[in-house]
Amino acid sequence: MLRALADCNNFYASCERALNPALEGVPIVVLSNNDGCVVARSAEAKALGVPMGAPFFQVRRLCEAHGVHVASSNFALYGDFSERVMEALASHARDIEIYSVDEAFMGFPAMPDADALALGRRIREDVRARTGITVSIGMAPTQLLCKLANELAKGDRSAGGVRVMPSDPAARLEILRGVPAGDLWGVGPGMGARLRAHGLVTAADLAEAEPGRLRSFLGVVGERLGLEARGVACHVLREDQGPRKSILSSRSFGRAVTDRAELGEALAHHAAHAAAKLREDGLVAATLVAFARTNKHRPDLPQLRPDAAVRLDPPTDDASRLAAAAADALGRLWEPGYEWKKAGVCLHELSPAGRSQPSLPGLGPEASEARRRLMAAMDKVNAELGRDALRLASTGIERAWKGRSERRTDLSTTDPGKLPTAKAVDPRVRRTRIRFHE
DNA sequence: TCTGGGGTCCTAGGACCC
DNA sequence: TCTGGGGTCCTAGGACCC
Repeated sequence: MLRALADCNNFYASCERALNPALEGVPIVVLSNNDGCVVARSAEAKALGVPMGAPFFQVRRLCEAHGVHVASSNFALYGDFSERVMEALASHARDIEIYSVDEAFMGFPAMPDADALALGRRIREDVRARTGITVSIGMAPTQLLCKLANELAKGDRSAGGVRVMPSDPAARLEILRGVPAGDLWGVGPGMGARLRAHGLVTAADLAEAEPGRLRSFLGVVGERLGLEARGVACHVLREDQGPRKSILSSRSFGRAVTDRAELGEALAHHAAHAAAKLREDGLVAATLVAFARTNKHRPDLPQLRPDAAVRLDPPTDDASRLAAAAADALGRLWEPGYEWKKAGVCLHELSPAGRSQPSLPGLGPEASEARRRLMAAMDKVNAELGRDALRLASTGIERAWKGRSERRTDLSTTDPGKLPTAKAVDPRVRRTRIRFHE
């Protein structure tokens, strides 16, 4: 089987530009939540030396000096473009696994290298024609090698955006000799250090190592890494991602929070937000974990990272119950005298919401049904008027703890009327949950 | 002054069982 | 003095991804 990885170039920046053609040729930077860090850069911004992940305040002057267009991230917009790209890719592939908002693995029957290259180029041109987004494509027998081929395609202008790993193992090994093992997909700082300690420096060293030896000091993760590097596929292309296993809602505060009531409002907000995600996916949660964090960038201040878990019996998707659980957790994690910088709620032990849910504690069947209808009404109002248009009072009125997002594109997709809608007709695309990260 | 958010998978260790 | 062994399940935490 031949595999391919299609990866959108500078995805968030490309979306901003696709929506606003005046940005053609202009360097673009997209910021994370709270306008905190650089999470995407156009080619022009990269050329100016704006580093990925840099705190914005460190590169603000550089951006101002060169007329860089700076945008707050707009995930509704990127999700919309993502669906169009995935739809275009799916029309070419027998199997597709949407890996992230801007990447998908595809599966094809085995074919000669030259045919693979031609196929990759056709797909790339088609995606560009249909969406205005440019993708790079790497093709190989395993996903690890696809990832590598994709990076090589991005780094080589003469490749035309598509790179095929030779099907001849000896030729592949030659390429792997020029790649540091630490650069491979799945090798982070920890694993990289252990590989070096065992004398495995290049990707070729990894591919040639005995799988049993890799297993002895890197576990099954390392063993699979070595096999994938030598062309043995360990990763199955998974079309359907299955139900998710946890839901997290968290955010840094716009400023330090020292007030118990304010921290409580934030936790209630995250509980309600996570509850909305549960209902969107038709799930209920059996455990809620609330947490708070002090500012890790301020070692001069006292540090604390408390969390507290609450059992939900029966499991629920009700915003009020989850907010009450978060309030319960707050009572156990609260410590006075700290400056809180971030808080959130994580839901675990998710299961499908049954058609006949049990009555809520302390409520009869009729009252429980009324609560369910209330949640449905809340979801409907917020779908039409924007998130948080209707919300729990416990999430606060002033909400002074909220962060900022001042550079949002004018064509905000929080107003659904302003954005054209993508019509995903391929059921494989519609079934897939888009994970937002680039 | 200002430093992201949301996931998955694996491992180690303890509790418990027979 | 000697005082099993093997299995499962659960949880916390680490590593890694984008």
